[in-house]
Amino acid sequence: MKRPTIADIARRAGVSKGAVSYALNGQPGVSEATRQRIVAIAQEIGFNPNSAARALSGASARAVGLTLCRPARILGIEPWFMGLISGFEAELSARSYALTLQVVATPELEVEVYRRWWGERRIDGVIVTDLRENDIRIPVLQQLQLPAVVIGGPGETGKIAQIWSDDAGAITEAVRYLVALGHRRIARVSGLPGLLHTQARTKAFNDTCSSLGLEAVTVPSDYTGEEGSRATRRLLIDTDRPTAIIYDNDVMAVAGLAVAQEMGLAVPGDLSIVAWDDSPLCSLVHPPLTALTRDIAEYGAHAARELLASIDGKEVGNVEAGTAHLTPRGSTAPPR
Amino acid sequence: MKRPTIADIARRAGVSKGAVSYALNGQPGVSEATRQRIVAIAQEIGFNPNSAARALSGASARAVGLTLCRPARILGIEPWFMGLISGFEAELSARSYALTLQVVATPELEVEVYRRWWGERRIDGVIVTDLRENDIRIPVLQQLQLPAVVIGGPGETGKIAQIWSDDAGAITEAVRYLVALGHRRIARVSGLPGLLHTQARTKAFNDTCSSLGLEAVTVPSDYTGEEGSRATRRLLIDTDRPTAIIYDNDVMAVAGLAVAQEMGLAVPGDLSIVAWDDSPLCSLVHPPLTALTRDIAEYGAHAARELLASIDGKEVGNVEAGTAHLTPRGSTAPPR
DNA sequence: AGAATTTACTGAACCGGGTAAGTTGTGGTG
DNA sequence: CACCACAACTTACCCGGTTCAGTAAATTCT
Repeated sequence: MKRPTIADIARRAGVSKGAVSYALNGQPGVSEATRQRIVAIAQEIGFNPNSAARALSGASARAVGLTLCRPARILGIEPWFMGLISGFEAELSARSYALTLQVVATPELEVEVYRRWWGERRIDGVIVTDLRENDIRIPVLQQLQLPAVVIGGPGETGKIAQIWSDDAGAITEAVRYLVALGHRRIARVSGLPGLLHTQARTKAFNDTCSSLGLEAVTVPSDYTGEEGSRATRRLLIDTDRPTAIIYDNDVMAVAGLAVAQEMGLAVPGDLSIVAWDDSPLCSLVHPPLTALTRDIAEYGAHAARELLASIDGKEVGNVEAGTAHLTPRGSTAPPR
Repeated sequence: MKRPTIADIARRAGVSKGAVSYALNGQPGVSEATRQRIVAIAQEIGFNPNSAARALSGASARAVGLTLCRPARILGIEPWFMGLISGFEAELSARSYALTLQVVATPELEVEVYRRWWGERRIDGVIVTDLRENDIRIPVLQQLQLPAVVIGGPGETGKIAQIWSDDAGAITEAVRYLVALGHRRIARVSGLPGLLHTQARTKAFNDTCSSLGLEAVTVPSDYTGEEGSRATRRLLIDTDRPTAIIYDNDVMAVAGLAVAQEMGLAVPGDLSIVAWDDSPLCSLVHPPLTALTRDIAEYGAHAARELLASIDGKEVGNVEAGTAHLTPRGSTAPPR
């Protein structure tokens, strides 16, 4: 079961290896007739260039890397990452780049993986998610000169490309909407406080609330359902409990809905709920959740495009993707 | 920013390339003193062997492939695949194998990807999910002699390793449990009917019901929330509606719960719900769902181990992983 | 002590593509 | 007709590891 090489094609076509290489890569140096003959033979015997050999002589491994740094139990139900991966894939497979994945436990291990992948020339670039304050990954990427695109800013990344969405605008829209409905006590259950986009959201939430003369209560959480439930309970046992809660992801919002139901509170009558990121999960539950919708797959595709441009040596700066917009559903209404 | 090679190490250590290779790979042929000197230098300059060069001369690409063939919108919220991926990773990264991922639209494209990956020597083996009747992927894998492990049987795969769980036993347990609670009209919303494990479950469900003198109603669905809702509505508008429904995955079960609530039926009072696969999703909703629990990550790790054994040339047969067991929660009770 | 074996290396071929440099052969031009 | 330009190749080396055959020195055996 020997897999065919260009030498096999060359022998059958009666030309040299070099000619075959030129022919298959669309390089000048062979006549059109010869090129077609060679291409036909390659087709016929099912030739695929050995990616290792290619990577060894050329430069590109035609693969990009993605590390997922969240506990395994949350990875499973967070629609976010899979949506992102689908988006990457759409762009990468169109340019026949492979996606190499690794699940890691800590940012330190993530850095190790980047070093190894780059050292092994396994990948041409990486997609970095969950940008943090003073993120330890950024200096390493700069030192290695490893092409990268960072999702989850904006933050300080030097020359490394970034892509982010205008979370501030979205959260302002959500707060204004709730206020228009008549809510005055609006709380928020946030994602991991160490992440930069969480901080951006918190700042925007605080600013919007104070400009409207409202108190801004944010309970930090970690995107998991358990923590989302806990945070919701803490908010709802308060005598002066909020009439609306904005959650930083859909999983926590669903968990919050269950807590409200368990406590005998009607949604949306006693409590309005807004989820950030509108996965099918939001429409699955009853009542369906009002959500801040954005096209996650398109976000991922955008990031992949930027990364490929950066790998091609093009200058890429900071790009803002589309803003999330409010999709009102059954979980929001004027407070009783 | 040139990445170091064994030639760099050889020069600094004053030995030949070959000696460095022996030293770093633990091969005999160098003295212990020299080996330690070489390893120290490699450490110091941060050497990583170029995986392309290694793959070119050796044989192994030290990577395995996984294709995901489900529509993007369902991939996002199905905890199943991410759980599986976490499991693979645990095993693969321990043996420093990379995981290469591709999202595809159809089994035909899946086959194309296998051919290309194998032709390019990008991977050493693949993990095949969602085994179907007369699966077109099996003959291709056999023809290519591409090491593989198949998840989702049992089915006819010749010499290709398989791993499956005893779905029949689990579904029997669920039906018996519901009958013991007093249910007599039990329905089931299944996954894609083309998949072999769906058929195995359907058969077991039918057998168990008929042995207990019950009518077995299975509505085929496709694992998505939308279809799960539709199937549930179809079942619940019946005058002789079931008092319990078993769903083939958690996403459809959650959707079914929402439909029941929307129709004013109390869960579990008017309708009991059992989900297959116990992701955190099941505990998130209210009431929390009774589920057929199995350790998906362990299932994935098991599959990865089998695949690596098969890549190492060991004979692997059909392996049965642990049976799912019933985890009773708030969504099941005696019918009113 | 001399032969046989073992140890610790070196040198070179090899994997399968990419590509710069060299070699034909053809046609056009002055 | 000599000369040049250019197309259409071939040749040969490169990438960075692995591995096998060969060699000199050290050790063991008789």
